[in-house]
Amino acid sequence: MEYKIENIEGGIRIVGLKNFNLTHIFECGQAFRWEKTEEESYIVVAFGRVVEFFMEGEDLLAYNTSEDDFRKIWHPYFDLDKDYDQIKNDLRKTKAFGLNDSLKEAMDFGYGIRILNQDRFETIISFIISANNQIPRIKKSVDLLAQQYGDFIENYKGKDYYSFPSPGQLKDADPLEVKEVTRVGFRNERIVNTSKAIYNKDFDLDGFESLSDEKLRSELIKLEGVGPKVAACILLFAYDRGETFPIDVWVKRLMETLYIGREIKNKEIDSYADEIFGVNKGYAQQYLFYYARENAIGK
DNA sequence: TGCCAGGGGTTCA
DNA sequence: TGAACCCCTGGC
Repeated sequence: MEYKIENIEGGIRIVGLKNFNLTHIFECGQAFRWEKTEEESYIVVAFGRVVEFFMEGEDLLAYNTSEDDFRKIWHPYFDLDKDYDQIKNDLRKTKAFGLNDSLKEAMDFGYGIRILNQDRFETIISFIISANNQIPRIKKSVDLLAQQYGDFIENYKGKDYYSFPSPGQLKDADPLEVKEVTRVGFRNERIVNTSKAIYNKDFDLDGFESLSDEKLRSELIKLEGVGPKVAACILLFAYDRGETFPIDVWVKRLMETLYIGREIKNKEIDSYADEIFGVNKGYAQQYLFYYARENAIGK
């Protein structure tokens, strides 16, 4: 995507972004290390950086960062190389679009969603924490994990920020301490054991990048605490696998309510999603998930 | 005030 | 296939 960057006091202004909205991006459930500071304004911690973003009309304002960092780190993070007009156009040609207006409404509602390219290890651990959990608590645990085991980044606006720990920083952590400090409960052993497996390259974070979706998925599932749903989220949010369709309770309900009309097993939902959304089903999932949650559809 | 359900699933029988 | 699982907030 073509855009221009202008310097402003304390930061930069990015002009010319399309299909981009901070609220849609951060409140569609894909990331956990952000805090909303005011309307259309978020402090985000990722890749060892702390940045404050604002929307001002169509422009994105970014503080505590530079043009260099934006192009190097935030450009890929926000998936700015991808053409979301194209994705939306392709989705408009799918079978789902002919069935009813749900996908159209969802795409209009969350028009500025982008699927982030997040740090792989952080995504794996964060989604292990997400199992049978609630978003505010997941965010809290991830923050505490960084505070306890990560590196200090900086103090920004009176608050200390820490990077997400590396596999090496977590592999020898005492599970009991992890539990007591970060409030992750029964997920503590999963976090430590998976960190060990990744540190040992039983799961090779970058080395497995070239694997097919299915092969990568089966390697992910071997990790303790990673089942079908968590694996799908990791594929979609950290490995840029847009054909992946994570099915959680919300997606199950919305698929049953909006498309199928009866209760159905997850495996059937997956093949049905394939049929009606095609190769962009991961994007369809994000639009629908955000739409369904914000409007309590199927609840 | 206190009790209880339930949550972006996974694991273990 | 089904129960159990830390923790904690919201509803009664």
